[in-house]
Parts: sequence; structure tokens; C-alpha cells
Amino acid sequence: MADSIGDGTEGGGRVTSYDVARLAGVSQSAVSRAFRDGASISSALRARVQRAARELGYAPSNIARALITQRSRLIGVLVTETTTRNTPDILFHLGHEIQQAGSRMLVFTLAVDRVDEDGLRDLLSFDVDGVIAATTLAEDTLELCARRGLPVVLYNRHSPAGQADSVGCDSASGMRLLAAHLRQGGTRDAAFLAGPRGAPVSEDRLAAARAAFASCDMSLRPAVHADYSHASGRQAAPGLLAPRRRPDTIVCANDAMALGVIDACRHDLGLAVPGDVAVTGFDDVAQASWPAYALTTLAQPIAEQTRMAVRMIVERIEDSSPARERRLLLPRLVIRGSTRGGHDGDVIGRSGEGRKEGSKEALLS
Amino acid sequence: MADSIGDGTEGGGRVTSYDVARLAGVSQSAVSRAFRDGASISSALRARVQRAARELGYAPSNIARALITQRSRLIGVLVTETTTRNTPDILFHLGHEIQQAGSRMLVFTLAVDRVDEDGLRDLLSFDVDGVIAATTLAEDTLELCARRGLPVVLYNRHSPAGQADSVGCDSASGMRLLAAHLRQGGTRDAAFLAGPRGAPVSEDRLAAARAAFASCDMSLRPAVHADYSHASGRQAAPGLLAPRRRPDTIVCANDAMALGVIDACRHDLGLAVPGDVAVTGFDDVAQASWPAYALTTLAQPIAEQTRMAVRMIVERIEDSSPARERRLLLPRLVIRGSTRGGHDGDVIGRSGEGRKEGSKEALLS
DNA sequence: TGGATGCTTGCATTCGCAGTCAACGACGCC
DNA sequence: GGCGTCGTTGACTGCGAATGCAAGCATCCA
Repeated sequence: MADSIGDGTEGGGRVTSYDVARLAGVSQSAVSRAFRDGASISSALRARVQRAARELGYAPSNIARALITQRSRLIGVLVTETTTRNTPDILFHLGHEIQQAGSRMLVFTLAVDRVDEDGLRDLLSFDVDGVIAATTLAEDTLELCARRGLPVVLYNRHSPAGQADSVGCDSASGMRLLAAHLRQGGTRDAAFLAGPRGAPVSEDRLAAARAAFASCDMSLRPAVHADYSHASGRQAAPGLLAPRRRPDTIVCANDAMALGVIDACRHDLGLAVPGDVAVTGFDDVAQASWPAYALTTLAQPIAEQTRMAVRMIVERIEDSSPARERRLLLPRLVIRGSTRGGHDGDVIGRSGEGRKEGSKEALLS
Repeated sequence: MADSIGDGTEGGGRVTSYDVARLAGVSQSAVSRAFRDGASISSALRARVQRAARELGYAPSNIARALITQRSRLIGVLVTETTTRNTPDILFHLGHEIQQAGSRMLVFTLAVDRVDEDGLRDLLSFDVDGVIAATTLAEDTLELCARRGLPVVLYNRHSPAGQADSVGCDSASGMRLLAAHLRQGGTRDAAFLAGPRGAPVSEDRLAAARAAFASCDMSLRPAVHADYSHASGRQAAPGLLAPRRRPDTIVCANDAMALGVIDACRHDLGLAVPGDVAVTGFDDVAQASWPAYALTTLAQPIAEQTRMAVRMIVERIEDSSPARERRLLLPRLVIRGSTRGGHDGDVIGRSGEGRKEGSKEALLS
């Protein structure tokens, strides 16, 4: 019933502020003001305009608005398939948070974990206000972004040269919790199953594990590399667990591989977990809590991390000060049945606010 | 080294086509043409412009371009958390495919599975060229979209009134394959574990199962509803499997619930799968193939479905003819160890091209 | 050699809206 | 009653790139 588009029935002619102005008998400026909070307009006029707008089904064009305000309300999000596999919820969470902040998420999927100058041009050409990158950006690319005034927040990555803000998970603290737990459970000889060689997240976790184990006087063998997948974990298990000198614990760089190792133990190698080997993961994906696995793992606080990332990018967009900070949120240790000792279901550590580095003082004050 | 932004070192002043024109000693039109394929420009001029552009790090603004061409190269994607939980890869896949098509994915996350007029206004205000909705849109909302010339493709949904194109999975065929397999395995008395009451995907699968079982002379008890999650499946299991009259098979509306049922059988109820009960799922998520579960399930061809959805939306954007079609891709039956009979690893049916309804003849010809 | 043709190029305009500026009326104060 | 102030309103311009149009130029043919 009623109408919805003023004149032309076909052709999808956009309804513009002029159409609304004409119908309401006011100027185009008035229409514009009626849709901006805090604009100088009487409530009577605003009501009249909005009535007319509703009648025509008018919505201000973000594109036209962006052209003049120099703000697109678009936030670019960079991901690779690996990111989304390891953290299936990340896109939904980021999208949700960005939306809460009044913008929208424009997704850029990358084939390889690396943004070059072309990729940057691509981002720039879509006029994003800022970028959240769950991918690797070379330092010189970051410098270009800075030079162009494009705010970047790195997610689970960071810029050693401090050329971008970043949000991550404090693997060092996490690994200390884990090491303490394992030591208490009797671990003496642990192996580490890493992700792909050079994968930043995996390297970070490996380094953290090394440091934590060292400070607990436990040994950690040289890492074995797989590709983050369940299949690759399962495949790597026989090598890791050769009877000759089998480690008593396998620490994995992510959950998927850990679950693969557990499956290999039980179904391929006839080993009991944690009886013969303890297995740990990192991320706390949904499956880790399923009774078939009951994986002890470090829970990455995704909700907090994404919220923080969005918060930081929004602040940088409004601020654009060159101050940089790196925020590390604390993972929780979730103890389940794949390790010895502790009580199943124990959670050690409170996820959330963690370390903060950088020149800026408080974000959450 | 070198420079990257012409004059102002700070302030992030955008590099415009005028800047490039000035540097190259040509008109702004020339710059514009140098960046459009097929534009009337000599290769010499184009080269000169591009050299200048590279020097300044210029990239044409999609926003300005969109304003005049009336094409934003933005495709809106509507999802709820449920969508992304059931199909973790969907956003990545859609993003990837949309990118292949030269556009970008703008994500709209919904709290509830329903788009009202406000939501539509929101979409319109972001000037998306088209919408892929993995959510429910009321018929009158679809009509509004049509009236406004906004192409919509429904994903795993459809418009009974035929007011939008749609892509889905042919559950009817799938369930027929499954029913045949189960019958061969000795199923006589099956129960159905559905998703939330009214959830379109679940209802569709339930109806398909009902029809398929009926035509195989197997009984299917009234559905029990859960919420699609592993936990809810596990929780529903005791009721479904009460010793008094325990069904010999449980058909689930998605994999997560099926895995929950399996966990409940083994860990809570002391029942063997498939010895005491056979369990089946739908989707073929990664975990279904893990040896701890080995779930027999119907594999939804996500890659094909997303590709098809993007293909359709792109075609509608270019075409904008009012013809509507509904494309159903065929799921494959993946037989694993959670059902009796068949050989583990068998795959029945070829996923991909399936039924097609609607006035338009061929998309892939 | 004159003119027709086709390819390049620049000029001027346009997309839809935000914000500046000036005009206007109402009101309060001296 | 005159004047300043404030709150509203409309006209106009500009954001950055695309494109119709016409001019410029080379080429080709008769």
C-alpha cells in the first residue's frame, strides 16, 4: 500500500535530499540538518522533514556524505584464511563491534599473509577510515600508512618498530600459567608442536613457551612444525611420539593441532591422554570443551580483543595522534582432562586487561 | 626514500586526480581515463599519468567514483551469529568470492534473524549495490527492495512469493540419499533433532527428512527442538534416548548437535554409536571427519553455494531484470562411522549443480 | 588539395550531501 | 522604541572523479 518511491516506478532512481525537500516544502539544507544530530534546526522542521523522508523511504547516502566529510564510516579488516580458521568467530565479532561503533566492516581477504603496496593502494582506494589487520604488514608499509594518515591496528601481531597500534594476547603470561600447571602435573620433558615456520602467532607462542619452561626448569625440545590444522597435528604425532624417547607432554601452538594430536594418540597410536602424554592447546575453540577431547588450553579472550581493537581504531580515527601503543590481553588457562593434575574445569587467570606498552596512558581509565 | 605524498607532510591530505594531473601536466580527465579500462586514451598518455600517480601514491577514490557512477562496488552481506556458527567459513568464502568479482563485502551483523524497514534503510544508506542475505527477510521487505532496485540474493533461504533470487542446498535430495543409506543400515525407528523452532534451515531439513523417510517406509518421530549448539544436542540426548522406547537412529538438523548427541551417548549415557544408536548430521563441518566422531553427514557445498550467490548478485546488479530464480545445489552424503552399513569414507552424490527454478534459463550454460 | 573519418584530449558539468554565510524574525534589554 | 542577540532558515559552494561534448590533430581517400 501507500507509496515508497516518489515518481519513477522503475529504474531505482535514488531518493535524494532534494526529493524530500520538495515534498516537505523546505530547502535541501534543512533535510541535511534533520539527519544530523546537533544541527541547528527546530524540532518542528525536523519532524516535518522526517515525515516526508519516511514517506519517500529516504535514507541519506553515506557515499555523498563521506565525500564531503572525509569520513567513510568504513573500517577495513584484513584476514587470511588461516586467521579465520584458527579463530572462526573473528569476523563476526569484529563486524559486530565495528557496527556498535557506528561504522561498518569492509573485509579484505588475502591469499598470503602479507600486504604489499598494491594492497595498500587497494585499501586507500576504498577510502576506509582505518584498518584492523589480522595479517602481517611490513614495516615500510606501515610507514606508508602513517604517512598517509591511515590508522592501523594490528591484531595478534605487532610492529617491532612501533609503527602501528596493536592488540594481542599475552602469550608470555599464558605460557607461565601453563608451565606451572604442567610442572605440577609432573611434566619433565615436553615437545612443542608449532604452526607454519615463520607464522607470527606461532613464533610468539613458541618463544613464550620457551621462556616459561626455562624459568620453571623444564626442558622443551626444539619445535616441530605443522600447518595449524587438525590433520597436520594428527600427522605430526607419530614423529613426535616415537617410542624411543617419547616426551611426556606436547604443547601445541593452537587447539586444532592439539586435537589432532589427541586423535592420533587414541586412534592411531594407542596412547592414553593424559596417561601416556599430556596435550595442551591454545585458543580455546569450542571443540576443546567437548567431552571427547577435554583439552587443557589457553583461552584467548576474543571478545575483549576484538572490542579493544575496534576501540583503538576508533580512537585513532578521531585522534590521529601519532602515539602508538601495544595492548596485550591476558589469556586464561582452562584446565581440562588432557593434562595431569588440577581439577577439570579449573580456570586460572582472569582474561581481559593485561599489559600495556606505549606512550599513551589510558584507554580504559 | 623518495617521496610518497606530494606536499603536506602531515594532515593526510588525500592525493587527488588533480594532484596527479598537475604533476603529469595533463588534465584531470586524463587521469580519470588512465584508470579506467577501455577509456579513450593513448597508451603514451596513460603511461605518463601512471608514472605520476605512482610517484604520488595516488589511488582513485571509490567514493567519488561511486557517487557519479551510481555503483559503489559494495555488496552487503547479512548474517546472524547463528549463521556464522553453523557455517564458520561463510564470511571468508563470501568475502573472497565477492573480491574475485571486483567488489568488496560490507558486513551487516544482525542480533535477530529478521530485517525490518530500519535495517533496509541502513543498507540503502550505505549504498550497497546488492545484498546477499543469510537471514530472513519478510516478503514486504523484499518487495521494498525490488521497488528500490536493490538486488537481493537469499542464502539458504528463499522467498515463497518469489520476490528474490536465492541459493540453497537441496535438502530434499540429500535426505533421500540419507534415508536410503539408513534403511540399508537397518534403521526402523528414527528421531529428528531439530534446531530452534521456526529456524528456516532447520524446518527445511525437517520437512525434507519427513518426506524422504515416508517414501522409504521408515518412521520419523515428531521433532525435538534444540538450539543448533553442541551443548544443546548433548542436553537433548537423554530425553531422545530414554531407555523405554529408544529410537535406533537420530537424524540431526546440523552437525554441531549431532556431535553433541554422540558425546552424550558415549560419555553420559554409555551407549555405543552406531551400535546402539546411529547418528547423522548436516553440513559436514571440519569436526565431522575427525576420528573421535566420524560423523555420517550431508555435506553442504559451501564453496559452490557462495560462488553461486555472488555470481547471481553480480548478474542481477548488471542486469536488474526482474526475473527471479532459485538455485538448489546438491549436498553429498558422506558416510562415516556413526551409521551402520556402507563403507566408511564413501561419498554418495556429486555436490554442485542441482535444481533450478525460475524464469531465467541458464546461468552456467 | 579538400574534406571526411577516427582517435585523443580538455573543458565543463554532474553525482548527493554538508557546511559556510548571510538574511530574517523574535526576543530582551536599556 | 532602538538595538543587539540568538535561534532558524535558505542559497550556494565544494568534496573527487566520470563523462558528454567539442576542439584538435593525424590519417586517408578521392
